[in-house]
Amino acid sequence: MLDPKLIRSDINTVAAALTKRHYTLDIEAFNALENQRKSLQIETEALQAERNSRSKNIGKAKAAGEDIAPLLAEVDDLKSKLESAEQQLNTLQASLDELLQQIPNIPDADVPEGHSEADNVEIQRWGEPKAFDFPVRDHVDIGTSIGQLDFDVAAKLTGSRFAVMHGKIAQLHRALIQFMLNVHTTEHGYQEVYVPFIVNKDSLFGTGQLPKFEADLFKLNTDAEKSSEFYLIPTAEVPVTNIFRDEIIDAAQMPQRMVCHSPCFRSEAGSYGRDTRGMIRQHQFEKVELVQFVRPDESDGALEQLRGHAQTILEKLELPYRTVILCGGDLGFSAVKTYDLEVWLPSQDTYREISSCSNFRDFQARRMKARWRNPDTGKPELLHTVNGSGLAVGRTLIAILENYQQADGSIQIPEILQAYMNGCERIA
RNA sequence: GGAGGGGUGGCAGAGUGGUCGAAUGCACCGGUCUUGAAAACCGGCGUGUCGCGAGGCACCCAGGGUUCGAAUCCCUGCCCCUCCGCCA
Repeated sequence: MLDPKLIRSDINTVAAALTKRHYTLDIEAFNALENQRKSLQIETEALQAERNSRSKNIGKAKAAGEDIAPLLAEVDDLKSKLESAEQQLNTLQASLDELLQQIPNIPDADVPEGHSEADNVEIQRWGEPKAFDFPVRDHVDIGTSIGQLDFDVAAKLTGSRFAVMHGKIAQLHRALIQFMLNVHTTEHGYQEVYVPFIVNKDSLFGTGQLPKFEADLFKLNTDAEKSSEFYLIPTAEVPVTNIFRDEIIDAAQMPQRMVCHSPCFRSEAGSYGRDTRGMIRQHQFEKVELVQFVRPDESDGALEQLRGHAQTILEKLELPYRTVILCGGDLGFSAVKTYDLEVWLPSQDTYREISSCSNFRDFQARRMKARWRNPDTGKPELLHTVNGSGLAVGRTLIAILENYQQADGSIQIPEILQAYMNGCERIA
């Protein structure tokens, strides 16, 4: 959520900044609601003050043994006036909040102009795609031909967009998770954390998935009598970031860096027909997520640092990749700036997203009321959140299968992973 | 699943209809004293919101209700604790 004060005081600048993501802020609607809010709030609070002081007087009179009947008569019509004012204010506040919650974050100055993925700007490239002297196969062919990847059985068990892995490929998948967690905890200063994979609405609101993106989530059929509604997490970002919802962190505890491995569940409602083959786009996948809670003046630097941490994984695995900065039109709702890391996939002859690293500044923190105590002011202030995948495990697996495929149909294991595979050098 | 007991400021813990945004203790911050520290003493010390300001308003788990007035009474939900049962 953006700062309501900023919108009130400088709505034109905010609206102009949002045009970079092709979002049109309804200035008229906002101002109309805001003006009503202001006068109604002043009126309501005046009535409340009146009620409070009269009630106090009644209390005093009663204590003094006086007759309070005349005082009660005086206060009679105040009550109904106040009730209607409060009700109007509540309704108005609710629509104002709704409007406010729908406004996306303001893109950073670094974010390039553009409408779609095609307008993202490449800023870096690492590694040289291997030249193959045999026909390149995709991960589906590679994995199924050795009987260790199975989409048909997965479809039987559940449905489309799921996978079953067997033997060495399943082990490789697990090895990747261990490897990533180890690197981030021992070399990059992250604290490992384990969290629930089912969250409530408040958590999803905090990170910005709700109310706008409910269609992308799996909602659990919970007891209709209960008011609680549960969802499967679309990313560990949700539970991990919400650890500090409604909390005030001591300055000495900053920055907080957490790494979390979790499954992710996405209904991918808007993507039918895209990447239907293989495990590029699944309803369930594993991810190692990096989350940082930092001082406001440190979030820009933290994003660069975190992106480096994710890149390190690709480099250690010797997978060629490039880094792009998302253009305004491709930027996610809550982010001010996002880098995507894209790994080389030989079968597609292109780079595909394997990590997304974003700075949210105080946008999520405001929704979550996640604060830190600024020692300079002594006051609680919103902190900044930064996160990114480090990395998406399923897609990393695909990248290894494809980039390390051999002419004989086997797959070489990247050197650094061999220790995590009991010394195994090759999958066949 | 059954039976009880609870959710109050950073923590502990009073408060059961009025002058309570909330006693007290601890912690914390500032000061006095001290060569320095500790102790003692003095002062300060929740959050949000509206307002140029004085100040107002809201918040005692959450949402409703009763009342002139609710931390306090009623209803619903959530969460925690204890005991029994079941269980990886």
